[in-house]
Amino acid sequence: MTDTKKRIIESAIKIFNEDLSAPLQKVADNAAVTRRTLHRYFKDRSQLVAICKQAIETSCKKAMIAAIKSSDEPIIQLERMLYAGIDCGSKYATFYKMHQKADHTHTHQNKNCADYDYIYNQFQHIIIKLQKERKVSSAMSPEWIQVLHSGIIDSTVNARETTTKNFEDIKELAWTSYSKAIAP
Amino acid sequence: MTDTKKRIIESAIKIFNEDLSAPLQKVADNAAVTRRTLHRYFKDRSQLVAICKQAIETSCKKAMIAAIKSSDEPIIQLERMLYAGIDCGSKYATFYKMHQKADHTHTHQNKNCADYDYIYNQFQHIIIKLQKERKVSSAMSPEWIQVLHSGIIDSTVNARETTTKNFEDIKELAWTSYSKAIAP
DNA sequence: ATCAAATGTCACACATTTGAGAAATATTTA
DNA sequence: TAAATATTTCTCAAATGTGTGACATTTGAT
Repeated sequence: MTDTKKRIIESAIKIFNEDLSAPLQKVADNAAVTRRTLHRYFKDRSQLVAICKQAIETSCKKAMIAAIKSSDEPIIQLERMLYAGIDCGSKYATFYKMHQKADHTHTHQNKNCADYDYIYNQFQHIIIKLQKERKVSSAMSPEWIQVLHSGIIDSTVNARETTTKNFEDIKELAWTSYSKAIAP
Repeated sequence: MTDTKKRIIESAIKIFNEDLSAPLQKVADNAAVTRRTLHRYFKDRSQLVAICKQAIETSCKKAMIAAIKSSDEPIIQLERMLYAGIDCGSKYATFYKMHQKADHTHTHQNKNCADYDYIYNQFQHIIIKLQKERKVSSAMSPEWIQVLHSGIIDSTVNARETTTKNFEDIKELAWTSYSKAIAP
């Protein structure tokens, strides 16, 4: 994939994240190309949107699965899943919403949905294991912990843009807060 | 203010929140009026957007200030500020972002910014008091706790739309998680 | 220096969105 | 019921956004 194409996709993800109906001119500007160039790479708007979604799916999925597979220790897996989400940045929020939204018809036939389901089955599994080990509060349902997980990721990503702090420190704070929040 | 006007503003807030460049037809549909009617109440798109922002400012501000004034006990104030944010729903996220975003020129001359500053000075004050009383961890800066605060509100609002649980229970879970996260 | 590929410029047709006038219809209020 | 007010319907012109062809310019490799 050419550099320009990648840049356009990254710009489109950024712009569409904030404003799905934004004119393509905005995407082109952000990628520092002409609208004409954008149209050389992408047949039309809907194709660009579809490719963005796919790019988000792929990169988030990859990061999350790597986090899960990086350890056998559930608490480490959970911590790394948090960091992986944070590293995905605003993509993670979109990824998560894409499958949660009411209008989205979530079906296991769809490869993307199947992968998403795999990741969140793993997540719930990890939480249940931790609850059995008394390392996570049993008063909180895995569903709620999942909501909290994505909420913490979201705020951490936002904090990156607003605060001046070292980003690694913020990630650590995020984990500290999160692990305390769900502790028994 | 007429009922129709209010309804249009509420619809616009909802639609623009997800998609700032959405056609006005969508807003009209959501408010169950014609586009023609919408245009009778609002000169043009930019005016509608401006009025939405003002409506968000006003309602969030009101709720947050009421929460602050509802008690002298810092921990109660904090809890009520969390609930107030949750009750504002998606408006709160917009309110918060409006003043945090990089492109926004935050100035104390602007009445909205001044009020926002007032609220967050109060918030920081509350946190500092709680830290002195050893009820909140001193390892976490008030800035981070603010980030976390808005993150928890965000996830709780999202949870309302996705989960089937009783909303009051979710609010309680939110407070439990939040207070544990920032505890010493 | 030359060539090919990538990108930009300009012009165009077409689609969608926007904002508003005029008259018909519905709703509220006296 | 009658008048006043609000809303809808239909219409249209202007503005904006979209996608593409033809050709000029830039860039980078050889």
